[in-house]
Amino acid sequence: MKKKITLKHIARELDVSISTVSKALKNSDEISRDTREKVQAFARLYNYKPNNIAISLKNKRTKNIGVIIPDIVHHFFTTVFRGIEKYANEKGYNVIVCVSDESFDKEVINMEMLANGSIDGFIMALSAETQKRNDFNHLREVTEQGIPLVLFDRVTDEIDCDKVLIDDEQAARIATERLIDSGKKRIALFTTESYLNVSAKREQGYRNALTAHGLAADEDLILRLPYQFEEENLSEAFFRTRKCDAVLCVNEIFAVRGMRLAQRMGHRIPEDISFIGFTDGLLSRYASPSLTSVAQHGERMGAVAAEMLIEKVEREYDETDRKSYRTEVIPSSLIERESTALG
Amino acid sequence: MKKKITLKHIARELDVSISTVSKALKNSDEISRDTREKVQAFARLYNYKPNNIAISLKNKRTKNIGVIIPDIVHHFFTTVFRGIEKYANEKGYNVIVCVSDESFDKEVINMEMLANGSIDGFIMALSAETQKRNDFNHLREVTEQGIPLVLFDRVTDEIDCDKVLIDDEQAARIATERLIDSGKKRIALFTTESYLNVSAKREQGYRNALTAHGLAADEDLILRLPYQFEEENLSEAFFRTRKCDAVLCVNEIFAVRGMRLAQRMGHRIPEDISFIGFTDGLLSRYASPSLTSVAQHGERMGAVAAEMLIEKVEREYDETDRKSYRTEVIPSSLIERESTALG
DNA sequence: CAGGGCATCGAAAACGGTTTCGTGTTAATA
DNA sequence: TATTAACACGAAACCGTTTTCGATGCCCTG
Repeated sequence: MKKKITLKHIARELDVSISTVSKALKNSDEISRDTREKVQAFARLYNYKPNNIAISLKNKRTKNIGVIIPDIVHHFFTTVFRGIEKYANEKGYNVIVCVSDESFDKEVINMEMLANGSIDGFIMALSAETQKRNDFNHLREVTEQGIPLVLFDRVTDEIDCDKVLIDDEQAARIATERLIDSGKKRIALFTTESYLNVSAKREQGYRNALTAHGLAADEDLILRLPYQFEEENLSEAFFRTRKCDAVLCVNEIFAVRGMRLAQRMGHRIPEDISFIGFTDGLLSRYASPSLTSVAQHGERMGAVAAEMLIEKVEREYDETDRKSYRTEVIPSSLIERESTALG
Repeated sequence: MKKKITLKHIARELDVSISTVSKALKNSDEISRDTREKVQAFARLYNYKPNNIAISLKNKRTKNIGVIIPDIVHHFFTTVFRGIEKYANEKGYNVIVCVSDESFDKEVINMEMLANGSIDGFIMALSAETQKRNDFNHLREVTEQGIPLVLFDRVTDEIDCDKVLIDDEQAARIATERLIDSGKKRIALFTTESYLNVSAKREQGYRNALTAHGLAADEDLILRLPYQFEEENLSEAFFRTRKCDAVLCVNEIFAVRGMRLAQRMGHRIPEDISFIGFTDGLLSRYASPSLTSVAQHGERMGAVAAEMLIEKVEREYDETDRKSYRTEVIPSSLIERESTALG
């Protein structure tokens, strides 16, 4: 077992001081050509690599960024994560991921663990519980310590920091308008119980589109499903008791489930009922009929978040007074597929 | 901006030595009751938390584990990751994720970055390119340095280390037998180009099941698709030119695409053609018909991998001679759904 | 030949902890 | 009263770097 070699070993072996070795490896012109070459050759031979931890301690910079997300087995979050990881890696950063599991406590614990020197900054999406409780002291503590923070997707106005989000209102509005334009009049909405910020905004966009086109929102056409819903929650009763000719869903799963149910009841898609979902993932692509859905460009979102964070991390601290926080809005786009394919 | 407080600050403020503060905070009985309480009160007041980096440097233990996977927007890998993260977090470890993107070079670079002190051990699944090149020197270097390594799913025999995998051969065999038992005779296989270890094993299981039941494997019924395949690769020609009554697919996507195509051509599923896929994810659940598929229990796999790794990490190093590497096989199970639902 | 200047290197502090080993004080004991 | 043990604390080494600040030794110049 070849243990890692340190500056001290090299110094001892070559009978020079540690500082000489350090400088020689950095090609400092303070050190003679001979010594530099000797040291570098030795280092190469024994595959010397500086110890990251020691460097972190010295520089007070870890080159790690902490990512806290509510769930990892989740298409949108992993897509964002990919964007983060790619950009961060290019810039020489590593990414530490913690999963809050939609739990406030886990979110807090994870933040505290990482905030004690393990990372240079945070990128996160708030857990459902955190949003419900409206308690953001853990975020405040972190920012007050001067640790940069970027929130994405699930954000809050309570905290001053960089943010990057989807314009959910607009996306839902455009999707709804697309349905209206294709002649649909009774448009239903399948959404979640509404403590989730994003759901609320999507509902708003839906309502705005309706009123803008002189259609009244029919509360009976708005179905609020639990986050992890079971088949029973969405029963045939809905389609039987309420006549609708289109459905906007705040996620993919609601949409494919809805489509399946509607098809079983003999409705044709999109002729009788059109469907549009959110989060353009595998399901949208491979459902039959394939699902028109709002693509949120998560990878872009992640890259932007990482860029904002690293910019803050690397900005010299003397500019600490000029706290200008940005909020970037990533445009979403509607991917049209068979579930709305009308003439 | 309240900067983090250190032992030195406390010591100076309370006019004691740094060592006294350190001991007092650990409740050492070397320190008087009075001093301990005074120090602890002060520390609590100013919310003192020890610096992780400093502790890591001292202990030569980071409490971080490195995970390297080929892709993150991938149901199976994220499921495994969730298992790793959960177990690791329980044990007080954080997880640093790097994505190799199926690239050998990225895999090597990431390993080297992390191996210089950032982590206590690795959990990884090999990139496709690494498997194709059959070059594992980066793994060897790491293990020779005494850094524990656990491989999962995409493993190699070339490296001595802990491994955890699916019995792909058995899973494919059982799935194929399930098809045979239900009366199917001409069973096709949709697989990837076969440098991927897992695909090869699944193919083997498929062949074994056939021969065990006196059926000859018809090479014409084996379709090898590129890893990221486009619609054109799987054309109607397949179903037109080759008669089959069942298809085993090495992943979900091949299966839902196949099902869709077959349905369009008027075949009924499962009556005319049954389908079974691998990787029981969202697609299997929500496809129509829903897809019977081999569940690989990724979360279990991740938990086991993390357990094996942490056990090695925390084992005292004097037992370094007793190198007993284990290979755990996670049983997979067949989740039966509509795509094989015969009487 | 004294002095300055340069080239080359080393000692030491610093980052923030932990831990070993003293050391000084006090009180109990011989 | 001298010895000693317990108690309470501090100094210093150490983990592996980086970096500042000398400190040599040599050559060249006046």
